[in-house]
Amino acid sequence: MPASQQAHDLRMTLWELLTQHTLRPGDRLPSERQLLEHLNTTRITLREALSQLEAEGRIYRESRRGWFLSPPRLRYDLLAGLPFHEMVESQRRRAATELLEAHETAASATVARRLGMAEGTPVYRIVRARSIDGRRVLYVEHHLRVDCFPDILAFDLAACSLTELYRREYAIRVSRVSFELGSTGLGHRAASALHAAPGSPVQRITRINHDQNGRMVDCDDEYWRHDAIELTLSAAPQS
Amino acid sequence: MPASQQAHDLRMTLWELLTQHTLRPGDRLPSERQLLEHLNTTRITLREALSQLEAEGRIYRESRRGWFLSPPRLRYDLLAGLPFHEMVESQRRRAATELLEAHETAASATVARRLGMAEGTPVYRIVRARSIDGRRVLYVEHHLRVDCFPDILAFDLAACSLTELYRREYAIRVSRVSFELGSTGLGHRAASALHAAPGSPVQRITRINHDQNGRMVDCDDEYWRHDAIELTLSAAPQS
DNA sequence: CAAGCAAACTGAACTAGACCAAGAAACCCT
DNA sequence: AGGGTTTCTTGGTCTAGTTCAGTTTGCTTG
Repeated sequence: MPASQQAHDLRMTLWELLTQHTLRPGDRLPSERQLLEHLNTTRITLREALSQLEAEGRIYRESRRGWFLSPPRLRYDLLAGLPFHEMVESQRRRAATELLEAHETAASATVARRLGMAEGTPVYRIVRARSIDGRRVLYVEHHLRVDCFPDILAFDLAACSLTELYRREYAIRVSRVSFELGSTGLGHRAASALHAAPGSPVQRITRINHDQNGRMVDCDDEYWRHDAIELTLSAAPQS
Repeated sequence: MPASQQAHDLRMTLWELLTQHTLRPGDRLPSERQLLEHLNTTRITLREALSQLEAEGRIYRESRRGWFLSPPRLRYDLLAGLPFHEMVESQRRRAATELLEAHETAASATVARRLGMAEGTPVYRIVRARSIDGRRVLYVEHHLRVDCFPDILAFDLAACSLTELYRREYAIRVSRVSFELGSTGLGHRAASALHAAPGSPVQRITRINHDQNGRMVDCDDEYWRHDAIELTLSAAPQS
């Protein structure tokens, strides 16, 4: 039997072991050492197989806490413009937001380029971690133009959607969005916020919001646990 | 020094070693055993570090052939509606397409659902592998409605864009597209077409094309090497 | 000179352990 | 009952090798 066949077998055996084990989405898997007792292999090989299941999005891990069965992916319609909490709850899941940072700072070169301003111009920086059904799945860094949203830091930024605030308190509607999407590895700041191992695969979504006058008003960098979402989108192509 | 620090150090040391080594994008790295001579660690640890650089998209591997420095990502505008070859060449890269399969078959449940037909209805199945600058980066499976595109298999499907064929030969314009995006692991069919290890991280793009009458005419599943692309998109949100 | 074959190299996969530090749980004392 | 401390479990990382199979390369032969 070729070696790669064995790896494939191990993955299948492991998967059967897990699914027949009457595990439900979000449940913790037995410990690596316990799994070994049923699998006749070594820890490193087992971890390799677990990592592959992780890459496929069937299981995930929380750093030093264990492996878990992945819940179904959240469907995220990029153009629906739905706030996070509404999007999550419309799919019968429970949403939560935690505020990690909120202060004024100087725009980095990247942020400045995106917002069409000079490097070092003051911006509001808001960093949040968001959960679905108690699991941290999203780490977001927002950067807002200070001149568009004066004193926005005074509001309750954990409870309320930013776009909602824009509309209600500042009469700014997001009328155009630009996205950049890609998959990379987690930086260790985002990793620790998501209880994930640094370098684990992540879906990055960078977003720039334009208001009704075409002005770029804010941008954000979203890092999603890659097994937690499926992006959807429907539109007319330009050509 | 904590263990994770060492892992991080190794990654940095390795990265410095590579960049100062005057490697250019697409170049092959020294063999794992050669790298070990400079790094004072073991093979497994080294491979762990290489895998992390791979997850970040800085290097990639071709199965049993070695590790390579990643070229810059191709920017893929989802709504531009540009054929692959034009998109690639407009970014001064060289495009190539290889036809892997082209035949009539029965629609699977998934394909049937997407195209709004009954399972088992005949469809054309076209499978292609596409390269940028000689590197296989994309594996695509197309499924076309037979009634929309009779005898399309007679055309040269490697040389020509499908949407171009639709328009020129069948007077069908793609006037609406629906996407589903996510990141998963490579299945071993796609993996071997891309010379990649099965289970390596991949950006999946599923696309359903609608014609000018709103009819779903074809769908495709694209599997991109995750370090090869950055998706972009600009549109007005619906709310 | 070209084609075919064999050897060397290289990544893929695996074995069989070990130590450490972060979490979780149990425990104890106040 | 509550808060803090200790203990135990668990994942994270590492050592030091081996075996196997696909690629590449170079040599030989017709």
